[in-house]
Amino acid sequence: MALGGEDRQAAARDKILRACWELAREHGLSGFTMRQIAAAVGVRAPSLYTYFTSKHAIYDAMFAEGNAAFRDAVLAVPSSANRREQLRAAAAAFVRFCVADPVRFQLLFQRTLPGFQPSPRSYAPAVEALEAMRAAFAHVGITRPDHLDLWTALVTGLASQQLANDPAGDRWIRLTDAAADMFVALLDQAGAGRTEPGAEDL
Amino acid sequence: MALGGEDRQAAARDKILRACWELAREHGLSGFTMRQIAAAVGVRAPSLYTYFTSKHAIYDAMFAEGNAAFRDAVLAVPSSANRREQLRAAAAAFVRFCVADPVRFQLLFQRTLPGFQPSPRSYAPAVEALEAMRAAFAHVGITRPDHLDLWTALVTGLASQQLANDPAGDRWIRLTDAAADMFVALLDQAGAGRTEPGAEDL
DNA sequence: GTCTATATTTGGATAGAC
DNA sequence: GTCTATCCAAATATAGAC
Repeated sequence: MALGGEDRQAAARDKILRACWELAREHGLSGFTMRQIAAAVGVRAPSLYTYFTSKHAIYDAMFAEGNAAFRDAVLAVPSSANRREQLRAAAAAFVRFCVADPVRFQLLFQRTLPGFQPSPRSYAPAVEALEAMRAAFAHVGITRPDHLDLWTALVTGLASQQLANDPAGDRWIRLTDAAADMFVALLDQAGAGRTEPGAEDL
Repeated sequence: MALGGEDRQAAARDKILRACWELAREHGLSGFTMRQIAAAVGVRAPSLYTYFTSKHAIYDAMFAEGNAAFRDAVLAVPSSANRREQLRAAAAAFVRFCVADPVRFQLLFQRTLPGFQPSPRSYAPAVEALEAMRAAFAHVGITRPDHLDLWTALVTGLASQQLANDPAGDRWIRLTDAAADMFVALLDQAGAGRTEPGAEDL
């Protein structure tokens, strides 16, 4: 194998994936074809099979890439000792991440791609992202799993409604602070400060 | 035209639509074909075009039907003078409606069907449903549009997370009461009772 | 109103030359 | 590794007989 052969492979795979994201944004997550991908990168369709064994494998790689970006976005949220500030920043970052790329949101969080199941390999970044969220929440004293679940429902709901019903506007985006504050109020009421919560009702 | 000709047409259309819902639940919203529909109702594919001009027209009819069911579900929520009880019931009814038919949820609220745009005719029931929600909220003193938007984000988020991440369980379903209570707390804090709210921040 | 037959297009994927 | 050529299957939709 020539020097840099693996790098060339990786670069080609990357070029293909970037073309796929662009095509997906233009034609929908399931609205682009192997021939279109090939045309976008300047080869013929069969050549793609040198780099990906199937179209499913391409979706799988996109899923991994999207989740890695999500994990990075979670890690990039500035950490604050103030719970309200921290959650406002987290909510804003999450909604921004989702709205920035609706197709990515659909692939990562809505799972509406018919028949698609990510491989364990591609699911790993998603686990890392969730762990990062868990750690950030623990940092401001939120440790109950059901609280985290309620949070993810709240912020994915904001993003989903924004994208589905006001894709060009900010009708739900501008509710992120209010949503975070509402959530904080629940915590303050349930937890009575910052003590470790017990088994009381959510 | 023979007596009952229109009834026969309507009955045939209805039979086709019921087959479509069943196929969609089995194979996904975009995972069934005209031939499969035809086989399910006992005719050949071309015969379907007597009742629907295209597959898009079928989706359009499904969209209208789903929204009519949603409107009816909203109207069926028992009315309570107690705000908290009312919202708990509304949240539970909404999530139940969504989880009962994931494909319907996807068609009505997620809008991920590539290229699908409902006709004005089919959109009408959706407007009626939203108006019913607005009226129910007004009944317990909630009149601000942004409050209604936050509510829809909250409950669609619960349904979406439930379907995407725990389709066989109840991990988010069991958070509906807590979500409703959290929302009520926001109202009680923002509105200071039941007086007509002004322009204060959400 | 339903059928057979088929037009037309398109999809993912493979064979084998170079 | 890339290509041409093609397989094979399937899709929506239409034409025209009955």
